[in-house]
Amino acid sequence: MVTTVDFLQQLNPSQRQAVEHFCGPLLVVAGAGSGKTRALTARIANLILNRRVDPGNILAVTFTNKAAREMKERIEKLFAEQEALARHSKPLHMLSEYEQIQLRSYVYKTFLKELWIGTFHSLCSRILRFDIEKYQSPDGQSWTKSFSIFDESDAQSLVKSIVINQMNLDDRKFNPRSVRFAISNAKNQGQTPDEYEEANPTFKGRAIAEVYRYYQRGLSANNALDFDDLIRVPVQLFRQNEQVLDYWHRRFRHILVDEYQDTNRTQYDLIQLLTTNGKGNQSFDDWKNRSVFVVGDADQSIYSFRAADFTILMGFQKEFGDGLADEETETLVKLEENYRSTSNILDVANHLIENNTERIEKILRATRGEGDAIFCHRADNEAMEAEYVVSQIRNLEMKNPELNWKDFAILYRTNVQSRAMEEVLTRFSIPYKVVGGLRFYDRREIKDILAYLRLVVNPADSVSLKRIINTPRRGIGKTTLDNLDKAAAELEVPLWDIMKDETSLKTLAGRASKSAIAFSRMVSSWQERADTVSPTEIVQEVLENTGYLEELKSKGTEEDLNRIENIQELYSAVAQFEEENEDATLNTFLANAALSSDNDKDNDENNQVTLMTLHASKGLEFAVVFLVGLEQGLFPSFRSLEDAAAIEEERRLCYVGITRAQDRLFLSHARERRTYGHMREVSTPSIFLSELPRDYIMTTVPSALPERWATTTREANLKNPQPNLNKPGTHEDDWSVGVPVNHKAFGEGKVTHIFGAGNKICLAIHFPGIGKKIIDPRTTTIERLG
DNA sequence: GGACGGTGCATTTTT
DNA sequence: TGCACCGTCC
Repeated sequence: MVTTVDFLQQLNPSQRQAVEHFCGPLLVVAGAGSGKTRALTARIANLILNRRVDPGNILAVTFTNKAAREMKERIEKLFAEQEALARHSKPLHMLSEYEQIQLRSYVYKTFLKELWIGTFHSLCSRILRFDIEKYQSPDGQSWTKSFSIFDESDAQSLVKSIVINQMNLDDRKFNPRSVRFAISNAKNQGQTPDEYEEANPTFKGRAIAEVYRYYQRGLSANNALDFDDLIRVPVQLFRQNEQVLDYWHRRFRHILVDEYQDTNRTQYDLIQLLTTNGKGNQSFDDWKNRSVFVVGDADQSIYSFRAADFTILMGFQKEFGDGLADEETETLVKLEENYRSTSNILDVANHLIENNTERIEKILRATRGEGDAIFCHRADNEAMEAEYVVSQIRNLEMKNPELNWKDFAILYRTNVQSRAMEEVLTRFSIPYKVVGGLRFYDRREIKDILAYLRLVVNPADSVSLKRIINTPRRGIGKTTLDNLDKAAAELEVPLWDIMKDETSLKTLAGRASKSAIAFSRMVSSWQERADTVSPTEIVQEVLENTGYLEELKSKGTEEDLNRIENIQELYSAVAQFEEENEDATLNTFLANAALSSDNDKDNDENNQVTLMTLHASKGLEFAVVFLVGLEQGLFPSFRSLEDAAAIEEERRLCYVGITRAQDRLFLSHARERRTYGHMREVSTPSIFLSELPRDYIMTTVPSALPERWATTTREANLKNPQPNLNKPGTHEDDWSVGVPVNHKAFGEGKVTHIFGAGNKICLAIHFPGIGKKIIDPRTTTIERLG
């Protein structure tokens, strides 16, 4: 293949610097709309085309399937374009359809297929399909290749049964959801049950640690992993088995991570192990033909409640990089040119985010003109707010021929807020879609069918077995199930081990034994043939032989017909999966299903106004954005009001919302809002509104935009550590790298890096024996020793 | 085993 | 307010 550098010439200097960086570590701080996906894809192309890197040596990690898919598509297109020029001296679109298809298929086979591009979870599940049988947990648990992946509801029901049945705890005090949340958090921080208990030596902490122990045993007994373990198990395996780690370390010579601010501790460990082969960052210096390239934006870190930790991004320079100041460093590139929004919108966003203390100094530079003014409206209540929004949408749509319904987005903090908007949109017959809600694979009928398939692949999966043992009804009631379950528990074997034995069934199942045996034989026959027969065939048999479809058809309500449609869609998904993957098995299909959240199959009607939460909007852009419900207690959420760090995260969320807008931005809030039915509360406008530059914003009513809150008001709202601007040692000039310090709890350490500038700084301090901490000198007292 | 009503709960949620 | 879940009753 003759290479051209065409795709490099479309990049700006910073993008180009990032893309052409070859070996060693690089942190790319990529602001909103700065072309980071372009940089990532161009970098992969550059590695392969100009640096002769084997595609099989590249690992690109994303957080969503959508991002992975997008990256693949863009790389395929980029390669096809290069190839078209090289082979035919013509741009791709000038070629005949046949030539284009030929080229794309060549590109797919030669490059795309070899590249590992995917989410942390899908990549880890692939690694585990190779190596999980080499792993043994510290407690001696092990898994086989046919492991099930438990989704959140499987995990929660396991926790629930432990809380109630095994530990006899009050499930109101130990609500399964929050217990599962605590366990998940512990796992993502790399804590074992013992370590969790040590860190939480209360009654509750001890109890949760015990649930955690049972929970891990439960997962193993089901030959199942939850989402957290999917990443944690490879990390532990790499730590306990040098050969396995060495293999993957050699294989992935160039690692790219997207949305690096969203990585959690375990995900970081994984990247760190793969990069350094377990040698540790400090002693690892063999960057020959090897790189770790991470892209992220600390200002868009909005998933800390999911254990994401953006201080990992802030620490990259110290951990992997040269740690030098911005002017001298060779391991940091900032993409600050924004191609998305008008300068008015960017100025407002920049102003807002300046109020955060924990960040890497960065400013979005506009490449577009000033644009329209930003509006702020105060409505009497949520219904009036919705009317304001919808009337603006109608107006703009009517007066601007270039604007379609799909160019509008309404963004809110919480899902319930969609209701008021939907009512008015419906009243005016404006087409809209609400993003979020029930995932395809979370629907009851889909989960039922998948449970059958899971049981076929993984007979130890008792959670799936219990789900479908009597669905559809076959007379195996609670009493029978209890008997079988008790026997299984007594013998410490999976429930299916009892179920598959007809003698046992006859003894234990009593009146239900006849249908239990029929059920057992049916499932056994699928299990026996699963390796030889195609997945679609098994699915077809499940649908027919269980009578599942039959039952829905006979009931025939509208809901049932809908379920039948969904099941048909599932069947198509299996068929499509088979076509697209030559090595398609039931097992790989199930992994794929568990790890995909696609509910965006609404391609029939696309010209619609989009309604979604701010979280869901990350990564998207719209010509016109409405940011609604800007009220103190709603946005920022009342749960964040007393915690400075949480307020900063909400502010980042607001920043994300503002930077979604390309041309026009509308802000709104309501004086009164009905919450949970009756309570009507007079609300204060959001603190974020008070932080915006007034000159940029037109108000529709006099009281729409609040005055900048006095520091005292702000302090009253933030009871926790308060930035104290008059405290000594809060200015960047007070510090320099290498200065020894003393901290009350951590002892003596050395400053290794200074983030930020002026009196808005954070210090990275290394404490021997403890590690690195990022500390804000305004909220924490640190004594300078040198 | 299913229909019914009472009770309690209720951010955000990439996988 | 709206729903998910549970226990009760037939």
